[in-house]
Amino acid sequence: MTGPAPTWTIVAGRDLDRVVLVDVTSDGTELSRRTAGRDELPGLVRAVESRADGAHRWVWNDTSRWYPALLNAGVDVARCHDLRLCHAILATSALVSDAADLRDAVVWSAPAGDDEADDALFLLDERAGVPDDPAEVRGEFVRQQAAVHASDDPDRLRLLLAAESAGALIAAELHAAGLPWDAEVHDRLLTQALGTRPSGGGLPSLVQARADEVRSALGDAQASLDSQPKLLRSLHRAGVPARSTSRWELAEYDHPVVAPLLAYKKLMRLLSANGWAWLAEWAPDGRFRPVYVPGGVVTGRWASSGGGALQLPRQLRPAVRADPGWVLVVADVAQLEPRVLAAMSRDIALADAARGTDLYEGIVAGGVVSTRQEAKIAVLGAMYGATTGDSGRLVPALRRAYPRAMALVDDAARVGEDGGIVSTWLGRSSPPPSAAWQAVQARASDAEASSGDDTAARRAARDRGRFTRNFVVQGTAAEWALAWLADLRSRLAALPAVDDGHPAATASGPLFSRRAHLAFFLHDEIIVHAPAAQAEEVAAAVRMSAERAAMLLFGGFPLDFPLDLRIAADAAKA
DNA sequence: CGGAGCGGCGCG
DNA sequence: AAAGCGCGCCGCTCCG
Repeated sequence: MTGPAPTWTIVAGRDLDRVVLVDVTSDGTELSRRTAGRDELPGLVRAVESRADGAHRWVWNDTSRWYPALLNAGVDVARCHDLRLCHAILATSALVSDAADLRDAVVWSAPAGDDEADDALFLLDERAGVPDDPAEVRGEFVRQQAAVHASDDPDRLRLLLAAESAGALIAAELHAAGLPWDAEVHDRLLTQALGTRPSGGGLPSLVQARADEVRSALGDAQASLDSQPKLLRSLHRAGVPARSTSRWELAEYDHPVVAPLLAYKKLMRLLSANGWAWLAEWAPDGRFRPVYVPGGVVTGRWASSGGGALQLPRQLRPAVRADPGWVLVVADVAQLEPRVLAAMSRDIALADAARGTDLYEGIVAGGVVSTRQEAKIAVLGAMYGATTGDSGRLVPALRRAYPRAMALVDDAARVGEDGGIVSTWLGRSSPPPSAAWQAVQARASDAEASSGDDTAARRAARDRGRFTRNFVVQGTAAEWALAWLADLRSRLAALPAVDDGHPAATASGPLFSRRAHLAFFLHDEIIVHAPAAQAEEVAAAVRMSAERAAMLLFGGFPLDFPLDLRIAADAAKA
């Protein structure tokens, strides 16, 4: 790595309403210190950022506790080190040979704080989060830097920690900026699908109509459709011997109740998950602002909390609409996980299959399986550990064609079955087996173990093997996506602001109404909201960042990560 | 009354 | 079409 030497400033001391800023060296040695009122912080940060040369990092206990207020004040930062998230990685990483100090610091394993809740009633509740005392914060920083330095691969870990911390910044910015949401389009989609919105307590007209058809087909005007046990009994009375009321099982029965019931369930799902109540609660001002939770999934994927950001139904994507004069740049990576697997395992044959734009067609072209659908099922089965059905049947063909890639996931599964730890490409490690899991294994190896004990142990082992098999791929894909996001973020920040902010400027706060900004992220997909005049520039940045992410993680390994990218007024899927 | 658990289904 | 990974949220039911 070249460029200016990194500099660091610890920000701490929140509870005292006095902020302490400590400039430190990369090993935590204090250089200088000052204190300021909380209201002064944005100005101080802005001053440092404006003269920073790109290598300055803010070190704080928890990005979600500090950054939202800065964003509200119109200040963003280029880089940070999020101690809470980095602690979670380092305390369990197999690359860290001696993590005893970190593991002892259990207070750093607290869940994230919530800046907005702080101002309410929760200051002293148990969700107080990780420490913010300046000495504690600096101590943790010192521990983390030492752990990285002494680790088996400091470069990989530094990359992972930088990506994770950038993700924390991005998550806060995504929330602040929001996803532009057109309530009129949403309302129209709902009305088309569900019928007229009821004024009182009843169901929308088309939902009610389906419910009437279901009850008529069941021959029971009082049938309860929303209680699974009651519905199941009604179905039995009507001659449908279903064991569950799930969609795929119901679809197998040839009975007049099936079609309207499936339709009813689909409509009710839309109504309850993303209906008018959702619209009023989650997108009241032309922006959908989910709470993203970086590192919320053990594999390193993000989770979300509130609004169901990660479950937006395709059906509603037309409601994601750019402001007038702006566009959306929507991009996702085609088959990210198998590509990541090819790169991790240095499987040239699989990389060759991935050469064009469609990895699955590449597998067909290589004569491994005969159709694209088979290729897809086989690949998913390989990564998820399928053993039965079409998927399990196709995996052996994959094992012959791509032995290196398959060996990587098969090894990960074996390690998991044996109770071991697996790690992603950059060094995020799987959690150890739970106490319950170990107890099940121990019981089976007891001299007086029953065959039931043995079966249970074997099943638990295989379950864990499927988890670790998938962990290495899903987790490395998450790392690739973080690197993509982080690089894109800095490219977007370098674009000029536009003169006239979009009309909904107030909706996206002071920072994002005049600048191209990330607006959505979902595992392998991003949406950028950009001034129309910058659309092509943004699209180029999105592509360059993907290339950069591949280079950062996998160096010169010859593998494409092609994007499906479109520039449009809305985010409807093709 | 509230919380945990479950079936079900949306997303990758 | 649902075997195989990871999530969050809904409504209902059960239980303390």
